[in-house]
Amino acid sequence: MSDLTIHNTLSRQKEKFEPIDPTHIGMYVCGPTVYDFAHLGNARPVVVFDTLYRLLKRRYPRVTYVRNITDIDDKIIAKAKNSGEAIDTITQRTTQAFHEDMAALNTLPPDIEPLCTQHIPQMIALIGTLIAKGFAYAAKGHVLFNVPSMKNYGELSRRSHDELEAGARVEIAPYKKDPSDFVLWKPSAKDQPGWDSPWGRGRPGWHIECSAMAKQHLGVTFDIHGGGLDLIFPHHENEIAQSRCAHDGAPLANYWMHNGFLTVNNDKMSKSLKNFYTVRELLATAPGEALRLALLSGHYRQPIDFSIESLQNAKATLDKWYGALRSTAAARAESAPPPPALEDALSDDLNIPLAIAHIHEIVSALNRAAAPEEQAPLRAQLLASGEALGFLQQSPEAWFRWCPATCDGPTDAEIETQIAARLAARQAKNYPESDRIRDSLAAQGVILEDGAGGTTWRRG
RNA sequence: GGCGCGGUGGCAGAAUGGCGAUGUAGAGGACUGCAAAUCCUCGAAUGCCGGUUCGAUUCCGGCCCGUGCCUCCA
Repeated sequence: MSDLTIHNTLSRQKEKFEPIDPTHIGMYVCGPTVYDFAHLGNARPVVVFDTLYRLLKRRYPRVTYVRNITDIDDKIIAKAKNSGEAIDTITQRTTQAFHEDMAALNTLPPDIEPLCTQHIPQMIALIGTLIAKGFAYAAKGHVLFNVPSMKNYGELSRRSHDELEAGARVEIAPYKKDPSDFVLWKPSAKDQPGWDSPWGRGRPGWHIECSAMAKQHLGVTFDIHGGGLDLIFPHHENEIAQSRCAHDGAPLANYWMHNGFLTVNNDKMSKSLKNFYTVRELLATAPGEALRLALLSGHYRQPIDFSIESLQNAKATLDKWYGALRSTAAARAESAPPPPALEDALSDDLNIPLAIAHIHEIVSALNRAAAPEEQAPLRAQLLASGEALGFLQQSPEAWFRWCPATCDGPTDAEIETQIAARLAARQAKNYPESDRIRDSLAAQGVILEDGAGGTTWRRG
C-alpha cells in the first residue's frame, strides 16, 4: 500500500502523513450548530471526512474521530426566542434530525460526539489559562483573546495582523484592546442561557468550544483537524491561537484539511443566500446513497456545483453498479480487501473521483464476466470498494425498490402481479397485451427488464 | 485593496514534461418477439499569448474569464 498523503492547509502542499502514534490516530472535525436542518453544504464535510475515517480505519489499528455538536450559540438563542420553543427542545430535535440525515448518507457515527454545553468547565479553565499567561483579558463582562499578543497569529489563513485591520468590516466594540481581538466569553442577559464563571454569568464564544473539546478528547496535539474551507478564517485560526497559547506553543493539529464549497448554479450555497437545499428535502426525492455520490463526484478540495441533474446522474450510476450486483447475484462473493488501485487513489490525498473510476472498471469487468467463478472475485472487489467509499451496502433489491416520499405508484405486490400477467401474455405470444402492461408500468415509473433468469423490475 | 482557488470532449471529472483516465450524452453494431439492461466499435477536449525545453495541457511570465475568503457560514 502506498503512503498516505494529505494536503495540509498549513503548508498548502501535499505532505506524507506521519502520525503522532501509528497505533492510534486522532481526528477532529467541526460539527453542526444545531438550530436548523442540515443543508447539503453542511453535509459535504461530513461525507468527505467519513471517507477519510474509513480509510484511516483500514490503515491504522485505532482511530478516534471526534465531531462536536454546537448546542449553544446565538443563532440557537434567536431561534428559541422567535419560535417560543425551549432551547433544549430545538437542539435535541435538530441533533436527532442531523443524525438521521447523516445516517441516510451512509456516514459512520464519529467515535465521540461531544456537546459544548457539557464542556463549559473545560472552556472556563482554558480561558483562565489564557488570561494567566497574558493572552487574554477581561473587559465589561467579556473575555477577549488579544491577537497581537501571539507572535505567529495568522499562519493558517496567511493573514498578517495589519491585513486584518485593513480588512475589518465590522463595528469595533469599544472594550477591545485591538480591533482583531475576539471573544472567548461573553455575558448573558437574564433571558439568555448562561453559566457562572469568574467573569460573571455568561456563555462561551464560538471558537473556544473546539479548543476545549479537542483537548479533552484528543489531547494537546492530535493528527488531523478537518472542516469546510470557510472555517479557515476566523474559526480555525482562532482555535489555533487559543490552543497554542494555552499550551506553550504546542501545535493543535499537525494536518489541517479543508473541503471546498458546494455551489448551486455556481453560487455558494448558504443559509444567508437562501439558495440551499436541505439534506432532508433531497432525501425525499433521491436515495441517500445517490446524494452521497453526488457529493463525492469531485475532488474534496474542488468546488462542486450541485444540481438536480447531478443528483440524477449519481442515481443512474448507482443503478448501473447495483445492476451488476443483481445480475451476478448467483456468484457468491467471499470478502476481500479493496483493490490496491483503489487504496492508492484514496491514499493520494483522498482522490475519490479516481477511486470511483476504478469502481466503474470493476463493474465493467463484472458485467463482461460470464462464469460465476470469474464473477465471484470481481463481486468481492466491488463490494469492498463500495464499502471503502460508503456505497453498495444494501441489497440490490432494496436499492431498486426505493421510492420517493411522494411515491404514489403501484406497490411491490401490484408490480409482481402485473409481471405475472405479462408473463402469461408473452407465453401466449400476445405481445400487444404484454407491451401494454409494460408501457403501463413504465408510465407509473416502473421499468421492466427481461433477462435470462426472468423479468426484473426497478423504480426509475 | 489584501490573500486564495480554478478554466481539460456537449456535460461531469481524473491525470500527466513525451501514448490525455473514467462516467454520461451522441453515432453504429450484437443480444431481444419488441424493448430495457449489458457488451462491442466509433467520433469528440487541455481559455489566449509568450518563455524554458528535443518535446509543454503539465514548469515560468503576462493576459482574458470565472470564483472564494477578508470576524454568521461546512
